[in-house]
Amino acid sequence: MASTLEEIAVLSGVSRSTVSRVINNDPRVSETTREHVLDVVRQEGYRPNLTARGLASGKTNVIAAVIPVGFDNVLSDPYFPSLLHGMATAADGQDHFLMLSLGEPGFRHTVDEIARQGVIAGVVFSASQVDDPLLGPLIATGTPVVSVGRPHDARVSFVDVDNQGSARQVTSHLLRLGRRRVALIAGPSFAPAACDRSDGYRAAIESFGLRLDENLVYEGTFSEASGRAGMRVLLEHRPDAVFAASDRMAAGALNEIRAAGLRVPEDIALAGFDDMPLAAEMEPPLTTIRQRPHRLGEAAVNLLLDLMADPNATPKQVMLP
Amino acid sequence: MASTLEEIAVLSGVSRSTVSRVINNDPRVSETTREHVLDVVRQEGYRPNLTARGLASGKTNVIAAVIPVGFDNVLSDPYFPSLLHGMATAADGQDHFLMLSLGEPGFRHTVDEIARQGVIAGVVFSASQVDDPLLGPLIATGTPVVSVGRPHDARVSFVDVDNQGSARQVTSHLLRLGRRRVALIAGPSFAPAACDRSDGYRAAIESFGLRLDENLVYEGTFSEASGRAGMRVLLEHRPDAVFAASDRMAAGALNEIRAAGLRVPEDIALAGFDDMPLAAEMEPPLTTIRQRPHRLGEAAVNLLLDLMADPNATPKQVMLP
DNA sequence: GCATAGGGTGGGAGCGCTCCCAGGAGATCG
DNA sequence: CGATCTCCTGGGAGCGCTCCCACCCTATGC
Repeated sequence: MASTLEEIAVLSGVSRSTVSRVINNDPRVSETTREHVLDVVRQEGYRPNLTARGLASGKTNVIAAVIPVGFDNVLSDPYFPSLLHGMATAADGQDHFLMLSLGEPGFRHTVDEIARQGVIAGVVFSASQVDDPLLGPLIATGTPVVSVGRPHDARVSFVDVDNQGSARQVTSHLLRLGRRRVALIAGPSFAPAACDRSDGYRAAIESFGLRLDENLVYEGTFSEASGRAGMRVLLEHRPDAVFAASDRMAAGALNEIRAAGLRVPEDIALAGFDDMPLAAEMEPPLTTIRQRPHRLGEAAVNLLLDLMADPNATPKQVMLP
Repeated sequence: MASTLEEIAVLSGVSRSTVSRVINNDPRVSETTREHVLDVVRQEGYRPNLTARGLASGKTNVIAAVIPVGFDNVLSDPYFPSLLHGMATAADGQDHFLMLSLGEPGFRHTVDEIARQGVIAGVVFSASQVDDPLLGPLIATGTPVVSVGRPHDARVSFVDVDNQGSARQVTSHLLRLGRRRVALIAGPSFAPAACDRSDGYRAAIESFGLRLDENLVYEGTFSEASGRAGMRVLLEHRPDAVFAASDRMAAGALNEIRAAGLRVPEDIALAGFDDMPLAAEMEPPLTTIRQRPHRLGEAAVNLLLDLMADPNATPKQVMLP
């Protein structure tokens, strides 16, 4: 049970350097030597010490996933587990490890601090809703960062779903059904995703040659309560369809529509965004846009690894739902 | 912006060793020197390189959380996010980092392999339902392990909720309501948690001086489908109450009871276990036992850290819901 | 006065690896 | 046949830290 490079070297009658080359797939080793060393490695069940490797090479194969405040407040929403799963899958597939860092106030070790301690090689920043105060210090350290969801800071790479395109698609769907007074319960205007969805809505309305009625637009906060409140306001302007920029708001809107004695979809058609499980459970099932957080997670990690390999431009990826 | 011990040493006019003592709280440093060095450290924003520290000391401050197969299949169940949150909180509070490792087949890096690469100092193993094939190799490496939920292997420490006590409590509750034919939809007998819950049920029945009727016991699989199937069988024996060992099975049982034209709780009282969100959403709200995965996570990490500090006995903790 | 004891400090060695440079053995060339 | 090139291999140095041992200086004992 040899456990160091040196021991493997002795056992296979070559030098430390040669063993190092073998386990790092350096082409400058003869086939015979390589085979032989690999045999010994396998037989001894040798695993290189990652800590030593990290010290010597100045790199680590650990990437951090920063999960925002209120991680477990997002009850009944499989978004984060799924996102994490995707990230873990991609990381594992490329010989990297995933470290969890909660972006919560009150935590002793913020992610930039961790980055400066040389343990992590890159960071996936998830759901940076507002300008997250963690983001600034982090990029100041020079650590490669990828954000899940478009951040305000244009310097950071990100992966995202095609919010605008999808919103346009849903809205068009409602318009194609013959609805002409399609209302919007938008997300908060400080959230890039919310803006994109609103833009998509507007684009759809205009491409149908309709005039945008600002009375039919309400800015909510993504919450169910704001969905109800928004719907209450919108009902006064007699919409025949509503696109809510989140399923949660759609659920609130549904309750309010019912409370007003109206039927869905007969009187008012309703569409949401996110494809949360509650969408399917609703009566009737909600028309909604599916997000694939698993894919997002994978994409984010892959993008990060690209970035780490070549710290140059800041590309962006858009994924279609 | 000094970034090595050596640099701090030069800047503060002392030796490398002294700086090391200061940042490690070694008492063998004079107060004056300590203050001075700390000033320089703060001013330079110095952070010790954790990789180097790990190599030199042979320890790391990284612990791994192994999350089982089907991580995101557990949709709409906040158990894992909450568990992870608890673990992350406890780890952060004690200057440790949490690494995520998915216990899925097909993953390239199994946790024992990672352990052997010297990156992690301990492992929290979550929901080892059956004898998880990962567990064996892992303890063979000598890595400290704590399981969340009682494992089969008696060698490993664990934290768990008081399954037996809670089950007894729920069953007693039903009995106190005057029910006398209380049925049990048990979990699979290979799962320790399921056995404990069954034991609690039996204990309650007997403490009320009743005879256990094996016809009123059905072994399910924790799934909703098995809840339905179990209820179908049990209905033939006319129970007036049912304790399902999981909320999921309770949900299945409820559907079946309704399908049989019976009312809950008038005809048959129903109780579950887990306090999943669906319990509150059910009509009527389910009587259930609350688990606190956040607490479990914290307790698991704390236990693990104790174990790492002193690798001796195998204590077990039981938490009350 | 000299031995003994400590608190406080410095420097060497080494953790297990990577990286770089040097060098030996053949192959190829003029 | 020596010069050059290429392919492969070996060993030194060093990553930034911890640990151990040696050392100095002052305080205390008789």
